[in-house]
Amino acid sequence: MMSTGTRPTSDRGEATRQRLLEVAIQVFAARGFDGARTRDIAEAAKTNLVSIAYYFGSKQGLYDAAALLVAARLAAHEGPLVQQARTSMSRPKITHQELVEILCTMMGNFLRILLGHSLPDYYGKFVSQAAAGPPRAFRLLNRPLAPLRDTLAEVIARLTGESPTSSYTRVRALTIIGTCVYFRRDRSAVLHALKWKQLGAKEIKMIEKAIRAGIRAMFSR
Amino acid sequence: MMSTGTRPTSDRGEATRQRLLEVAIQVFAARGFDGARTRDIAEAAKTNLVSIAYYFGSKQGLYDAAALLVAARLAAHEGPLVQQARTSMSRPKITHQELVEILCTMMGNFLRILLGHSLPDYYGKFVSQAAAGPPRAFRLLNRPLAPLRDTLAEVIARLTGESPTSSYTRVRALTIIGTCVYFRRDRSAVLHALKWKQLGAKEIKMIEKAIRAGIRAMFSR
DNA sequence: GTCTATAGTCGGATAGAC
DNA sequence: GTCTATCCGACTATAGAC
Repeated sequence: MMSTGTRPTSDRGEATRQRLLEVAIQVFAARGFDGARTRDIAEAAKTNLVSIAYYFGSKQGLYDAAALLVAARLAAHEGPLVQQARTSMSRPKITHQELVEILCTMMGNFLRILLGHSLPDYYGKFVSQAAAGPPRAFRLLNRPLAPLRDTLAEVIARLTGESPTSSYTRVRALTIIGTCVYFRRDRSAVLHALKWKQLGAKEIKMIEKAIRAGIRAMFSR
Repeated sequence: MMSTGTRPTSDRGEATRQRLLEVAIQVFAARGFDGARTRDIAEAAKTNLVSIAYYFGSKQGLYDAAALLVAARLAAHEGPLVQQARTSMSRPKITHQELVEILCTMMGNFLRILLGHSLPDYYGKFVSQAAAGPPRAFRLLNRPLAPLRDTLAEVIARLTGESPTSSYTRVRALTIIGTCVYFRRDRSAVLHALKWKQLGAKEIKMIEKAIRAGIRAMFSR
């Protein structure tokens, strides 16, 4: 009562908006843009069909808002990890071996974000769906990866003595990122190939071990 | 004329069927199952809407047939590459370093199949779309990868002395495959990150160089 | 701000002529 | 075997009551 502010949006309306967004992420993740039905989204969000048009203008508007939210949350998870690595590597008098360990730690953390339960399972699906579709949303969702890529390239550059902006340095960075991303994207193929039932803590540990071994082999001297 | 055989299908019918399949692969690749319109497929195949139902029963039937065809063609491309590696590694008195080179060659060839122009561009898209959707078609499309995975695991096992069926050996194999697959799947992200306009021969060479360097570092002693 | 009812569109499947 | 015409269900978006 007494909502005398300039903001017309009530708390209840905002709550509905949030519920729609959360459900939309899940439904778009599961079925893609075309496969998703606004009726299902509205129903699962315990609201009615029209509120989607009301709050987001259209189905496309809802999708864009959902993609923005996913990108923001991914960035929020990767930020600290990248920050930690940058802090570590800016220490004076750092040894070659310590740099290698910084790299291992950063990618280990990244892998655990990708495969663990710190983010709901459907975030990965959402990104995969976006990657399969038109480049539009994909660009948006890939932005959070840029700081990780850049930091990775900088560490590699310091390890190899090459420029952090050289193509080869950046390709090597992508090589490492690609391995991590693959285990998330093709999770079901991985499970099938290894006859695993799930990617639990034990399985993630083993994947991390393999990736760390690869990084150490490449850069230790 | 004089088609007295038991097969009722005329050559012209067979040609229509083939055109539908080829177009279907492209349209499903570009828009996914739900996004693809049977009207568009029929039109692009220069036939009419009903022929889809006539030849494949339904839209789903057409999709399944297309997925089978894609899987078969992928297998046809990977077969020789795997066969070559198996022949090489079965030579008596093979050195450690030679095994490493067999591994490098096999994955280099695999990468060129993935990124080069031996297969049309939309095959990769088709697989990505299948990977994003329900597991059904994806299983089918991943079958061609099994011989590559197994062979890779065998070579690694001989290099490390571990069992070719141990989980860790297979995870290491997936690590290498994952890197190659990533550059195909996230091609647009890769191009963007490297400010490349395309994946031409020069760019593929550089990616191959990075992957070979990784393999050599991991297994050379 | 929220809802019901409905308009308008589209796409897959089918009947039946040739 | 191939095609035209059409049906029917499903979906998004909008109009307008409360």
